Amino acid sequence: MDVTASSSKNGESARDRISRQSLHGEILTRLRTMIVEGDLDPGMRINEVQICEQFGVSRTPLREALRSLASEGLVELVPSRGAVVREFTAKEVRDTIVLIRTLEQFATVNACDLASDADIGEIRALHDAMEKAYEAGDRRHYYGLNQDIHTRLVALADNAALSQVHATLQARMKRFRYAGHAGPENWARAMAEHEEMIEALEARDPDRLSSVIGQHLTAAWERVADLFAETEDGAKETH
Amino acid sequence: MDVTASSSKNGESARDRISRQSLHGEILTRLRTMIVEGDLDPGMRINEVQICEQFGVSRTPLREALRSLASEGLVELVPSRGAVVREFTAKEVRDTIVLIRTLEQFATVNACDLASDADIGEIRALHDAMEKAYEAGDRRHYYGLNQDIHTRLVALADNAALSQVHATLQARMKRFRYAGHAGPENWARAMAEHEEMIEALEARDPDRLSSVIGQHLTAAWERVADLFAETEDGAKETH
DNA sequence: GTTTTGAATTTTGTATACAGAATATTGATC
DNA sequence: GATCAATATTCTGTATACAAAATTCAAAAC
Repeated sequence: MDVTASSSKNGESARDRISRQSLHGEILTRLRTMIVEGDLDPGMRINEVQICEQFGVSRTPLREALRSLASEGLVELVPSRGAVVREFTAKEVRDTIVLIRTLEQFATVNACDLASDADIGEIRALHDAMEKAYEAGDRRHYYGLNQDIHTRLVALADNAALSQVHATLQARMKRFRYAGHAGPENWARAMAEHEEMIEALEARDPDRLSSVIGQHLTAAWERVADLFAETEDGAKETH
Repeated sequence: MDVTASSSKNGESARDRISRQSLHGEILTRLRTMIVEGDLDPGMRINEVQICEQFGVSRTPLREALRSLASEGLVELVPSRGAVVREFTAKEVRDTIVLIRTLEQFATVNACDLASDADIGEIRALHDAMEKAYEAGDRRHYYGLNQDIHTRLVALADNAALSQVHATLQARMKRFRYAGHAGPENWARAMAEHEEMIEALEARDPDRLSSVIGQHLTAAWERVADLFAETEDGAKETH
């Protein structure tokens, strides 16, 4: 989501100047990452002063960031009780993934039409890098590239509102989908689906691409659904 | 979007207690309305102290509300220059309406499946009320009911993420779509399209409903596109 | 032993204060 | 008269202060 980083080697200060967000923006990015990557557990109350000390800032910009996160659907604001890391029910996760599926399928129509060969080449490069990460067993790197590919695919549709909504929903689901590639066979299947995706894109076949994405995200939900079932069992276990 | 108001006559204080949001929430609602209804012109800088005095609050909750509005895409935050009422290009409006169309068409599938007769009856009642408003020439009332109908239709799909995204996008477009019913013939056409929509819903025919919604929102864009063309001419005129 | 009540503590919600950046204004120079 | 520079003012960004609500903890009542 952050596209400010450039590849310039020197000019450190100049680049910093440009990318230097307001404190509020900086906190927003960091908190979002913490929630989305699972550093903060769902249902956990966010203690403002604690986070403030951790970040070395005052409560004002932190609270502003929390409001933004609430609008993004990553935290819930309970009156007089502050911010709570949002919990998602299985249904909410399913509904959100289905919505993401719809958005990506919508994107395919324009994407196949508008994408330049260079655009597709870049996505193919990401895909090949992802395959390498897969073979190396580097899940974190794999998953980062995986999200990038979906984001880039949607970006090809050249619809800013679509991209923004997609990014927000994808952030909400990041935690789950990461866990959704848990078992080796799940991971292998997801990889195979991606291979098909990239081929359909290279063929500029929107119907096929849409169909593959449909399968990919339906399967994604199934993988996550297993996870929810397991979690419930686990919860019972700990009683 | 605000569903807290009830129709109780007495018990004023109790109801107020319940619906009493935080200042931040109150300001957010009021500012959103002001932007969405066109009281604040796009491109206009929002002077914090001025709004604070107008609302009788301090800058802290106002700034929190502005952050939320930025996440909703209604204002833009320019570093060191504060909040600006967001301007939309013709392309952004078109892309957003097309996205809304996609979301509503997606909703129809589950809506026709899940909706109870009572649900559909309620929407029919809204539609009839809207027709009365149309015949009475009450554009504001008509338009409020119009939005309600679309919101309720999407709600029938029983997908919270979908409803939230749809509401956000609809809010962004409210100003334009209101203006989009300008001429009598535009208004009549929009009304006719809605009549077809409600019939397709009552027939629980998702394909027909989807098709009608597609036409309705494509036409909506065309009406708004005319508006953009006019505005451009008008801008030239005033030079 | 459990429940309840009430003070002590923590935490949130809002207002205010202050520093730095942006904008407006005034005066000087060409 | 126009343009530029320097100062004054305004406005934003952040920190801090204070009040009210919630939570905790302990003691008392059952």
